[in-house]
Amino acid sequence: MQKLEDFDLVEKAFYLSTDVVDIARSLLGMYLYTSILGAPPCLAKIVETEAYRAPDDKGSHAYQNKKTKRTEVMFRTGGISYIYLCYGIHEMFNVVTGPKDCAHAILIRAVEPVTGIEEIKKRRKKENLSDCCNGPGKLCAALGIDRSFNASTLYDPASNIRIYRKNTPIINDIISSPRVGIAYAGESANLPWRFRIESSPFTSKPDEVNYG
DNA sequence: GCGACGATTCGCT
DNA sequence: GCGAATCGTCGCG
Repeated sequence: MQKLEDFDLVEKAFYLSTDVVDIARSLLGMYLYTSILGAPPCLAKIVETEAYRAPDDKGSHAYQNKKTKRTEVMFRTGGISYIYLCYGIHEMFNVVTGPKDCAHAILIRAVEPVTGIEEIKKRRKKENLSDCCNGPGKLCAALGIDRSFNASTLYDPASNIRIYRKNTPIINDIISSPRVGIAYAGESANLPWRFRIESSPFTSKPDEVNYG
């Protein structure tokens, strides 16, 4: 069992870069921590991310800086969560990055459970651990993340959702490829902004996408 | 108001 | 591989 003392809370400055693609890559190997009332805390290593870069990215909810009730949190200063409901069923967890009015976000697509394993299996009703967090909707269910945690501050030790890094840096084998499920995004669809730790058995489906 | 649809998942064929 | 589930959001009238 790993102890949280072996990790450092990722500082606010990390989220403020305007290079969302670079941050998406850097998040690989960092750790998502959730402490939900009434449940054991969970820690999980981030193994897959996708960058969404408004205003020019047609895949982004904030394409052309379209600001609505839902996307408003994307325009806030980086370092907070953007959580929305997809297909009326699944919650999606994003990390908002960049300075105020820079509507960049990073979708967390897969994580590898580290602690809170039993709670994760219980929430997912799955015994096979590698099928608990290998998708953006799955990991939210597994870690107890829902829209009530939208706009949570990820660098605040008092938040229910936080991001940590290990004290000792690690080298990851990273591959990039087109993002999943954005066929509607035209020429933005093939941008290689999906990042995975190639050797991880905990990344999501599909292995490849093809938008023609 | 109303209708179309989505940064997905699961179960069945 | 395919279709259903399921509802908030958004654009249009």
